[in-house]
Amino acid sequence: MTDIEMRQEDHFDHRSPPSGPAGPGAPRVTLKEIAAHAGVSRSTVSLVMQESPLVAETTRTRVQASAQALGYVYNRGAAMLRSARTATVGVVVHDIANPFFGAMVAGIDDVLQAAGYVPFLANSGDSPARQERFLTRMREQHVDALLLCPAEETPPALIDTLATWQLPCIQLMRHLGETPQGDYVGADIRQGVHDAVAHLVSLGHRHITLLAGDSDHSADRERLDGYRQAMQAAGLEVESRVLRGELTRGAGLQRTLALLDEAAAPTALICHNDLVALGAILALQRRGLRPGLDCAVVGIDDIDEAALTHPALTSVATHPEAIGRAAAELALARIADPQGAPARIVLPATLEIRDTTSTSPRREQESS
Amino acid sequence: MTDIEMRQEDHFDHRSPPSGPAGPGAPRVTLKEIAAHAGVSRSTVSLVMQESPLVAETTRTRVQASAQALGYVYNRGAAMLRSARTATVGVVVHDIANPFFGAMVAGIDDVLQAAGYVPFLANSGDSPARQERFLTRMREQHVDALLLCPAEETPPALIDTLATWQLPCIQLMRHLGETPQGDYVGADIRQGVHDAVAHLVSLGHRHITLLAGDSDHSADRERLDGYRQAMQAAGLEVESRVLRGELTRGAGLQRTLALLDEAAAPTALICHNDLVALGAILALQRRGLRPGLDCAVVGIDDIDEAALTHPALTSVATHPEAIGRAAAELALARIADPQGAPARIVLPATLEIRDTTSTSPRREQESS
DNA sequence: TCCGTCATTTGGATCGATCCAAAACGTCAA
DNA sequence: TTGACGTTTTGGATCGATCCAAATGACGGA
Repeated sequence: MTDIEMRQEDHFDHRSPPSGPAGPGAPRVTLKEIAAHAGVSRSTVSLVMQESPLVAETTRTRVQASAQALGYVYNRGAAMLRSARTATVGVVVHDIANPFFGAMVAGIDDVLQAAGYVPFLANSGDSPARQERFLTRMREQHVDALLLCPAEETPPALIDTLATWQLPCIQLMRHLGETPQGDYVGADIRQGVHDAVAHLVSLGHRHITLLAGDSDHSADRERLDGYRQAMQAAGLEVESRVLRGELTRGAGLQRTLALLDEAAAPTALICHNDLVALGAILALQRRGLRPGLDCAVVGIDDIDEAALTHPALTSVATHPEAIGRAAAELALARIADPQGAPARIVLPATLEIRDTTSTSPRREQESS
Repeated sequence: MTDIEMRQEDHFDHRSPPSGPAGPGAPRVTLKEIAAHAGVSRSTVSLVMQESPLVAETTRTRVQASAQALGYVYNRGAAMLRSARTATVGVVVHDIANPFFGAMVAGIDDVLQAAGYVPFLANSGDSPARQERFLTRMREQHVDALLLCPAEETPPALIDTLATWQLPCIQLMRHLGETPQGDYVGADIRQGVHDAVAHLVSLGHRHITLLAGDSDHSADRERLDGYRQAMQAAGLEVESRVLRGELTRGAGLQRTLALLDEAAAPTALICHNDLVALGAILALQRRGLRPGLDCAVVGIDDIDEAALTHPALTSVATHPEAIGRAAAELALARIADPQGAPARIVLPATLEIRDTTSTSPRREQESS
């Protein structure tokens, strides 16, 4: 369905300048030159470049040969000026260094490349100002669609702004406003956290603390809802506890250290993401406690490292690559049909049980 | 020196459509409309957009007000068609999920943003084919310069190809060919590894294994050279040992496990990067060995996690952010003066000693 | 032979910002 | 008053690919 827009000269070779002229002041090769060389009109060459089915096979190969021979370089600027499409999709995430997003971007890349689109990646570093600059630039570049994992504190009106820009936007993992406005792809984290709590409760845990993010966006609320709901269902609401803070490994470490110093330390931790969970594990180890034995830890995302670390981390798997793929496919669909009804894709989040939730809590064991 | 190219409308607000028309079929606002609205010519408006010093202050503010009022969007395609510069720099790295590159990209972003340039980021995933696609696309986009951390197995002729493309290219961390051709920014890893070996030797280690990458690029050779040189200087050449393999945490884990099963296990490991080192630490822990006591471990890069992990990882600090900044600055200089002599910037790499090399090797202790 | 049909091909016209040479406007000294 | 000079402003011409309506060519049936 999606038309392939790869061009022949995408496959360049590494021989020195082609047969054509390519000196220091070489005039740029244009469609006109190719047309002359191949004995056709500019229009036909243009059609060949667009992989249009209108041109005859023999003409196509002849034109492609000429383009190759002259060392032609497609001029996106000129194309962009005339046509609405650019075969480019903007991707803005808030923390590219988090392996979760690395995997997600890989999934996005795969789908887009296969469809002849190219991702234009940017890292907002969770700064709304940076994010704005990138979005503006992407609009100037006429990207066909936007995949956005919004920075914290992004004003909810951003989605409306993008709508007036007529720029299709797919929100990933986080969404602005109470319910997702417009297209959204994410994981069912509420359910995942719910399952995690239920699992901990079934092991006998009662004091379960949630290490949440320090700002109030949708991804944070989902975790909180799942947590509260499950604690309530287990009749443990009064013992529930939420700690807010930064979402890095270092912050997770510090927060957990502080937590362990308190009188009523929890027997189990559910962490906003795996980075925080890995920080928590480090904190436990520094205090001479054994994760999974002295205190259970559950992460969220199930990044590769979760299964590798020692002890292996129980985590709610959010399947970043699948989310990236789904989002990219949705973007392509939205480009094809901008007026279609907004989609909200929520992939299941499954609890991967490993060593950090292997046994019942100590206190329970002692009392039994 | 470098002319600032930021435009006024970079700072948009989130109010609904500006006073101008912005319905579903809104005609795009162009310089012509702004000119009419402000009572000047297209040319003048163009000059304002370019922040040219030629226009009078009063005219400038009037034009900017009109642009704002009409909801103008700069059209990079049209600009690109006419002018040689695009205020865009391509950045291609081979593993964006590695925190080292996350930090490096942050440094690049800072410098470029400050100069009014925008990074166009791409992740080759160490695949030369992907890398080629991105480079081609960036040429089509007329990026002003390229910051390239080449994928493994990249044909060395690529640099010549880029030269014939007349595209300034700065190589980062890795370079193609024996000695860097063209501009290069990296860290003095040879010296860093040398220092690491010397440090281990001073602690009494004799069996020091290097966990290297599985392909033969410059960054790999530097490590090898530093290692060989230092081992030789210590008279330990016959005991030196190099193991090649993939450069991920998981691969580091597996390789170390295999290594520990062998008869003549080393007392110290030097790892190609921190990810491999962290994998090695996990392997030791799985075998019930204590990193730093039963076997020393040294990483390279000094990513944030190195200091946090338990036990804290000794690492050769390569200062990714500083490297990113230096490279971006060099790129700006190269854009300003394309004919300048190629620069080769090598920043010092310093050994950060932590817990994983805290004590003398066991065997030595036993024998003493 | 002529005409309709289908598959290809083709010349402008066009997109919107930039470049350039030249014009307009002051200002001031001769 | 004139002219020289410095500062601002301006009207085409232009970049190179795409769009569109119309032309061309080939073929088969009447």
